[in-house]
Amino acid sequence: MLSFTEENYLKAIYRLSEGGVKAVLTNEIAGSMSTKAASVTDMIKRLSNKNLISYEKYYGAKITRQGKSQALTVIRKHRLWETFLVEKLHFSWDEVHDVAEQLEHIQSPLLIEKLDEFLGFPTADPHGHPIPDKGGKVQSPRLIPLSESVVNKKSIVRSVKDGSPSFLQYLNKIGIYIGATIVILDKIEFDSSLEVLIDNKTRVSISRDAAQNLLTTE
Amino acid sequence: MLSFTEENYLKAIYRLSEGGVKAVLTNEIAGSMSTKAASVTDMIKRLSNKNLISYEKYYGAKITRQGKSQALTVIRKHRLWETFLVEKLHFSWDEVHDVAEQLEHIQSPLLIEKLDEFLGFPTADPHGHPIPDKGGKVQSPRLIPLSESVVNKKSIVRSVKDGSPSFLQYLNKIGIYIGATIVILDKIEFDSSLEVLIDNKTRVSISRDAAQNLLTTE
DNA sequence: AATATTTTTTAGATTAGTCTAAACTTTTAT
DNA sequence: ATAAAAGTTTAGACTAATCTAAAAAATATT
Repeated sequence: MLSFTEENYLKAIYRLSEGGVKAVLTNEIAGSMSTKAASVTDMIKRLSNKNLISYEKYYGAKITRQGKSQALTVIRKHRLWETFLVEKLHFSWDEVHDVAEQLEHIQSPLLIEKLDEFLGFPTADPHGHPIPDKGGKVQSPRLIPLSESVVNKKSIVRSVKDGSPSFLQYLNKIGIYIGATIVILDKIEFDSSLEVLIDNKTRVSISRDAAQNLLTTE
Repeated sequence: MLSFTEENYLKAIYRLSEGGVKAVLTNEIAGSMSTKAASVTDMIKRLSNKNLISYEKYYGAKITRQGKSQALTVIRKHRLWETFLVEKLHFSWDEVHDVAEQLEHIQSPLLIEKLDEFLGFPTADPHGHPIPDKGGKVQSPRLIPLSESVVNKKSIVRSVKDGSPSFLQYLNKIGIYIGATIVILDKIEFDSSLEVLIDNKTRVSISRDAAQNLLTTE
């Protein structure tokens, strides 16, 4: 069984390695977790001893099959809890993260099964991120950044790339949410900003940065 | 802010002191928490430095006003979570404790307010124990052990004194639950066991120990 | 290619929480 | 009232997780 901290490191490594594909450097982990490189070195040795990552000095950490499975379990729990917080307790989109960050470490397989059932076996969390199933399988439709869509094509917002509170609050304010329908009315060449229509009602302008952060399907 | 462990000690001390009334000895705490006396001494020094208990060598620990308030917050959280697990996730009565033991340490006042609301502001958990309100006030009706009731009087089960899983499983098996109506048909003098009728339907025999453990109102 | 810079690791210290074993109080029993 | 027993505290050691400062390795620069 993993400690709170071990789970957090594993999750960070999984994220940074883009699903376990590439190796992750010590400083990347330290940066993403607000710790120091020395602490990271200690921890990756521990995780390596438990066969959750493979580690070669000065090279970085690569997650193993076992490590990946553990990381996905934590991510599954995080996303189920976020769904619960938003759908049942009516948290707003940008309030859930810190609480889910704690809840994800509760150890009880039964609890997660029952929660999953209570929520109706959701496949995506309120940010649109897919929820891995019990076996760790992630179902992921092809997501297209809004910035890569074309004028007059209908897109449905499925997810955000960077879910920082400030971005989520901004989306809230202009009326964009997961599931919203967006049509690009015009592309402004000057600054790559977009004029869009939300849900066939509201017309707003969106910066290039924001458009790259909004992931959509057709 | 208290650590996980500090919260657990505080809760144990609150329990053992019967709500903060009497002082609690080192070994009592050690016994109830499955740790060693030396560890307890260390911890009560820490809690004493934080003014959560007052401590005199060889005398024991007495909880302070502040300590009581913190302990009640943890108990409130524990009982709200137990209620959630049973009523919403359909955990059985005897499965909830270990999970609630973890959930009670989640730090988020907003979460607890929203959970409280989601559950409809319950005043007692599934074991019948009262849930302290936000301000730490505990509302407690006078509870009478079934063993002290008389023949032919109707009693309603409100709570159990000792909620050990084996006792709860036993109650489940014979059909007793919080809210059940019980009428004593006969008191057997020989062993102080009781012949009772549950919900005007089932007739069972209950030992003296069990009857002392069942707390009721009229 | 040699040097400077950046990154990573090691060494050593710190804090929370735990333990065992020994020392010290308090209580109980003779 | 004194010795034995029980309970409590101290001393010292251990693990997990963290840090700073220094050493070592890898990368970049001239």
